[in-house]
Amino acid sequence: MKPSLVHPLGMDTYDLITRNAAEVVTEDEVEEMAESPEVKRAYVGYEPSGVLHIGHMLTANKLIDLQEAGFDVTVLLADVHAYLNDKGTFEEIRDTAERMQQQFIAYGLDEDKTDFVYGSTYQMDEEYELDLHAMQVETTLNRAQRAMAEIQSGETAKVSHVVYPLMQALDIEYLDVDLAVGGIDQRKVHMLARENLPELGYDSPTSLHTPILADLTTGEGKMSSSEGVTISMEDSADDLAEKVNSAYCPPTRDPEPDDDGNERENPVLQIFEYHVFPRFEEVVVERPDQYGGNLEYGDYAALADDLESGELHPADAKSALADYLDRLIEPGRKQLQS
RNA sequence: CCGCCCUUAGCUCAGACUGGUAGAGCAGUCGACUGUAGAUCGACUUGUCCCCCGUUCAAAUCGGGGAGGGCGGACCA
Repeated sequence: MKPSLVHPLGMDTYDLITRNAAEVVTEDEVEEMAESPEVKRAYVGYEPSGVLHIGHMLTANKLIDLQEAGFDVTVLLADVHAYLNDKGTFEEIRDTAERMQQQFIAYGLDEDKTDFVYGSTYQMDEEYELDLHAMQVETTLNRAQRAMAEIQSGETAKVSHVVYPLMQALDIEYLDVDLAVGGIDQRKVHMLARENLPELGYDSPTSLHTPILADLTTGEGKMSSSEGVTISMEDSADDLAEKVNSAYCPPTRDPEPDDDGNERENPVLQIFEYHVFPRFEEVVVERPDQYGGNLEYGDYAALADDLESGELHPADAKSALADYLDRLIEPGRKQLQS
């Protein structure tokens, strides 16, 4: 059965590890890790970008959960991957990687408990290169291209684009990772790792996938930093209020598809679920007496139910969301400014 | 190495044959309506027409050269 260790939030280790995860591969493997988390290592790889946005923060929240559960945590600053994805010169990428590391610390990752590793410190080693070639022998072009989440549809793949996911798979072995963490968009990479690493004589890794936040203004697809509106560490309170207010927010958890049949989510609820409630014991929605006065929620489900029933108006939910996002970001924002 | 196609608004593209310094859809911005957003109306904004040279009173448009991208062929010792 599950371990009896109880964490501050009253969850056992397995529940803490898997909370808010979209998927875990496999549950059995994670249950086994939950037995002895203090000797396990988890990692997320990030392509360096100048500003930490709410999507990065979502996986960072999971790293914080894992640290609390007892895991060691590695953050890969994937400078070589960024280079392969045509994000600039090594020098430029190194600069943004440094900034990103600072932003992660400002956001709340414990500097002492987190190993920040630059990909270039080991990905050029002969042993790594030879394993990479072995991986290339094992993998079809088609498979590698499908695993490359970053490649935009319609764009023609470069050789670097198909090498990219193979290196992601190999990183899991070279960073001595037990649990590979990423957004659900990284699923194909992790499945490729599970299938191909054993061919090289390595263990098949366990993976955990977080949900991907929907686009803030449409509720469709995923929120992107390159296009559309995203929330970042560098937003002011006014920015947050403005962005949240313009968000798509029908009074339901399951919005209807749009006229073209595209699925839609409620991004305001998603942010409450994945960012606010994991970090706050209680959420107070301030509301003018005219509309019934303040509301208090101890968990996400209660808030979502009220939005669904009409008890909580989306406009009030939004102003509360902007307020709590500001509380989450403010300490880091100050630290970055100083 | 050879051949064909493409390059015009943030995006997808029309306009080119029949030269007169540019258009549509989507996106975006702003209003109206909703106590949010969306939807729906209404209005508005946007351009080195890939670059250079030439012809012309006048070139996105015609001619020449170049660059970038895509596809195919050939070579297969």
